[in-house]
Amino acid sequence: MSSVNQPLIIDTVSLVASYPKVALTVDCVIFGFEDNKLKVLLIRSDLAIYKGKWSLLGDFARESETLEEAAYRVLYERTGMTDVFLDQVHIFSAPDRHPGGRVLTVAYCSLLDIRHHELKITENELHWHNVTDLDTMAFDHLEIMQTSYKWLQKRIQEHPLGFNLLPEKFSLRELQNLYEAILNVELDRRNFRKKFFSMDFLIDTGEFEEDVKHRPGKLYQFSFEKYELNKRKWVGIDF
Amino acid sequence: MSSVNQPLIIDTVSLVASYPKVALTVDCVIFGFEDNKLKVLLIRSDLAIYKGKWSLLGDFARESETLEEAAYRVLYERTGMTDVFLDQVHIFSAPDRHPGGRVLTVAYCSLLDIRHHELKITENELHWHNVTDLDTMAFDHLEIMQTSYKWLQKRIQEHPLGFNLLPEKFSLRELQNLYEAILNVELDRRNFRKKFFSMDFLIDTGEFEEDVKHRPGKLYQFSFEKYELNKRKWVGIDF
DNA sequence: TCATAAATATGTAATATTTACACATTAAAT
DNA sequence: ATTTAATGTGTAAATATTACATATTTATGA
Repeated sequence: MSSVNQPLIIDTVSLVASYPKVALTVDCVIFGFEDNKLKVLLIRSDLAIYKGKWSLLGDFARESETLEEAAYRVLYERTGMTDVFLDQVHIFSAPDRHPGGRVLTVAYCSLLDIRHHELKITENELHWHNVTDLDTMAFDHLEIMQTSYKWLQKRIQEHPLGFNLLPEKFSLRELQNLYEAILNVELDRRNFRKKFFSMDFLIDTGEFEEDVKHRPGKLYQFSFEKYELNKRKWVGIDF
Repeated sequence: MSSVNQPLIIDTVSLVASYPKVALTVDCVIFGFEDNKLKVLLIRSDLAIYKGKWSLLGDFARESETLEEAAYRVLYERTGMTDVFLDQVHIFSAPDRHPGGRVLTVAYCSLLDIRHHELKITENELHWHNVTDLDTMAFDHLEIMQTSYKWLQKRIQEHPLGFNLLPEKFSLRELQNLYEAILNVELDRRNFRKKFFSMDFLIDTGEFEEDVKHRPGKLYQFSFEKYELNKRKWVGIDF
């Protein structure tokens, strides 16, 4: 085993200057839930080549911010929201994905409560679309959206994300509707309740639904503290 | 609801030219398995500032390749391997993560069979390290490695990745050692077997281990075809 | 006011899965 | 041939999941 070592690099600034550089954006896949449907927040593309097509909310990443900060910034600029759920999903790097040249984009997934957070701005027809109705979008945004949707489907089975889509206080029926809509399945009401109660992170608020056509259901809150105490830790090999 | 639309952008090339650009690298977290330990392939950093520290295998992304292609390229250049497992894990974007200026990096996780693939090159002391022995590395590579390790721990419980770390034909004891080492747990031999047989994607080769100190175990192969037929499809909410 | 409708709320038996545990079998080493 | 140290398999108990039925509550409208 021989090893020919080269001299160590001292001038790291020159080294980095020698790297090719690329344009980088973040795109936010902002999900909401309304009328028992999973929604995604979109605007009309402002590129002539994609005239009329829908686009995710994005922007290029600035010099001094992390990508997460950039994603939060986009979210804030478009919705006025801070303190919302945000998670990195994937980076998309096909060389031809942007008509203006090479632009990579990092997809961030965000979940928010449509009811609680009204859109401050309505530029470019910013509004909510049914996730399942979309079949064409600007750039590779359909692929990004679908990748994010699959990510969400998997993720809500394993982590308590879904609550970000609901008001602070919600009924179990609302929670079940959420799961059924996102996973595209029908679930047994009784077993669904049993499952969530057994996970033991729901707090009974003592309050009830209002303005509902029939018997109001109890309202619950998600307790992150109880979740942290009780969350499953064990190994479960299964695929 | 008012909407003031701006004129559509026609010159996309100028648009992209106006974006700030960043240096972007890929870093490969290449895992192997030997002596019942999870290993990661590292080299000595070639930066003076990180003299003596261990570094992941990385390179900047070239103009015309996708990041995945860049990661495969790094892998090939360092190990001579093609046709190996590779998955994107995360992008790291802290502004100060590189001493030479802003450099983002995308982590790719790769799994390969150490025995079957000898390292072609041994520059910069390229070799395998115990994952659990590392407590300091160049750049933010320790964080990247640990994020990738956690990713792997979760992933091998849900997907048949682990086989990439083993020879084509392996005994169930080897497979169990792999899971125990990666997940850092002890598993019951009988239940482990039952579980893997019930998933029904292992093919009995009829062959047996050789050069083993005691009674040789049967050798099995992983069948991707059988896996695709039998893999779980159902919904399982649990967190 | 009372009957009806439509939802909430809860319990239980059957089934499937996971866990804990013990003994027989095989081949290498001496 | 005997010992040793593995492999290989079975089974009962506990747990979790599934399928399914009935009682309760409130809004509504006759």
